[in-house]
Amino acid sequence: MTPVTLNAYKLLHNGSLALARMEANGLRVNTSYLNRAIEGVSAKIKQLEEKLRADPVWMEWRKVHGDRSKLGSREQLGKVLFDHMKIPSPGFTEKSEEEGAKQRYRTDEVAFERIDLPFVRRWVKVEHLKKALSTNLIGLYREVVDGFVHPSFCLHTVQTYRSSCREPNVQNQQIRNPTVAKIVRRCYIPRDGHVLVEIDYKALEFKISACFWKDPEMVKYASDDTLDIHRDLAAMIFKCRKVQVSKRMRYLGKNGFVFPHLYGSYWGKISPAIWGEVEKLELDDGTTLQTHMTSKGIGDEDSFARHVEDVEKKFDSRFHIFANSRDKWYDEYRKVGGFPFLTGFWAQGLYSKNQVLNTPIQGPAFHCLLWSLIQIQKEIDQRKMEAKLVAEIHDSILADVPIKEIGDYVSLCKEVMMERVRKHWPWIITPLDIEVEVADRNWHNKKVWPS
DNA sequence: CACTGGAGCCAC
DNA sequence: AAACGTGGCTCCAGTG
Repeated sequence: MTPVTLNAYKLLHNGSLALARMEANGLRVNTSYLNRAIEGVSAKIKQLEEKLRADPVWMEWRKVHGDRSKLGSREQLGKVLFDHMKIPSPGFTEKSEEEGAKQRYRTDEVAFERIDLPFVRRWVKVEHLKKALSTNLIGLYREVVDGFVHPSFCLHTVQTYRSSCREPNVQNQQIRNPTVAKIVRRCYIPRDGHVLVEIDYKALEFKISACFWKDPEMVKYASDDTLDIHRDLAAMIFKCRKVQVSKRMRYLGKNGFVFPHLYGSYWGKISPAIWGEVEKLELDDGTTLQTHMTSKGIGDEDSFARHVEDVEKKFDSRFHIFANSRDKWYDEYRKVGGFPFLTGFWAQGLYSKNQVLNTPIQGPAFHCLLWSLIQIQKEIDQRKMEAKLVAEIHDSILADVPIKEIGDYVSLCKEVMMERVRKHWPWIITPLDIEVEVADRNWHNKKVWPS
C-alpha cells in the first residue's frame, strides 16, 4: 500500500509529527494507586486461588496432571472437565480441524458459560483479574517513568493505515467490565489543575461507510440525529419497540449485527452469539427476552437464525445501493489488483473479499481523526495553549487540559472535527458529530460534557 | 534457554 | 464457496 497523492503523504508525515508530540507529552499516572492496585488485585487472586485449590475439581485436576498441574492452563482444564468429568464438550478449536493439527477443546468464556460449577465460575473470575493485573497494571507499571507513561503510536504497522499503540497499548484499556474497568482506568489521571477531556466521533465508521458507498438511505440515516442504526437494528432483531432497547441490547445490535454485516459476515455465523445473550437479558417490564421472543414465535436457536437472516434481507433492501455495490467493488479489485482510498492511498496486493470491503472504510475513518489531531495540535501551538494531547484511540482524542482552557479546547475540537475536516475532504457527505467527556479525577470517572 | 505458534482477551 | 476487519499482549506447550 502506498500514499499515492501528496495529500496522503502529508497526512502520514504530519501525522507522525503530531503523534510524536503526543508521545512526548505522555499520560500522568497515579503511581501510588497503581502500587496499591497491584497489591490488592494480587491478594485477591491469591485468595481466590486458595479456594480453587480446596475444590474437589482441583483434586481431580491433580489426579490427571500430577506435578505438571498448572491452574492457568486452559488445555489442562479442558481435559479435566470434558475428558475426565464427562461434562458435555463445547467442541474443538478452529485450528483443530486442520490436517494433522492437535485436537484442543475450546476453552473460552462461552465454552465455560453453561457449566454450573463453583470451580469454573471462580476460575473465570480469576482469569479476568489476572488479565487486568498482568496486562493492564503490571504492563503499565513497567513503562512508567517519573509518574508519566509515554506509549508509542505507530502509523507504519497497520494494513488499513490506521494507527497502533504499544508499550503500553492504551488503545485497549478495559471499559466494558465495570469492575475491572474501574481498577484499570483509575491509574490514568490529569495533571494538577487539569482535567482529562476525551472527544470521540459519534458512529464514525457507519458515517464513512455511508460516504464510501454513497447510499442515499445510509446517508440519510447517518445524517439524522433522531435515527440510530444500532438501536433500530436491535429493535428489529429483538422484535421490540425502539424505546425498549437497553444499552446492552444496542451494544448487541452494533457489535453483534451491524458491524459484522457491514464487513461481510452473515446470519449463520452471527446469530448464535446473539441468541446466547437472549437468555441473560430482560426487557424493561421485567420479562426475560427469551420469553418475549418465544411469544413472538421465536423459541429456539434455529428459528432465531432464520429471523436474523430475515433482518439481514430487510437491511439489504433498505440500503440497496450498499448491498448491490459491494460485488462491483470487489470485481473491480480483482480486475485491477488494487483499490483506492478516499484519502489518497492505494491498496495493492492480495486481499480477501472481506478485507476489500473493510479496508476502504476503516482506513479513511481513522484518517478523519488523524487529520483533526494534526490541526488541533497546530492550533494549540499557535494559540499558545497549555492543553496537551496525550492519546488517540482510532476515533477519539484524549487530552490533558487546564480547567481554564476547557471551553476553548472543546470549541476548537468542535470546529476542526465537525467543520474543517469536511471542507478538506468534500467526499464526506454526512454531518460529523462528536461526544465530549470530561474526567476531573481519573480516566474512569469521565462524564458527558453538555454542549 | 530462546523462541514460536496457539488460544484467548482487551480495545475500536 | 465462504463467511466481520484492525491491532497488542499474555500464558502455555512444544521445539531445538
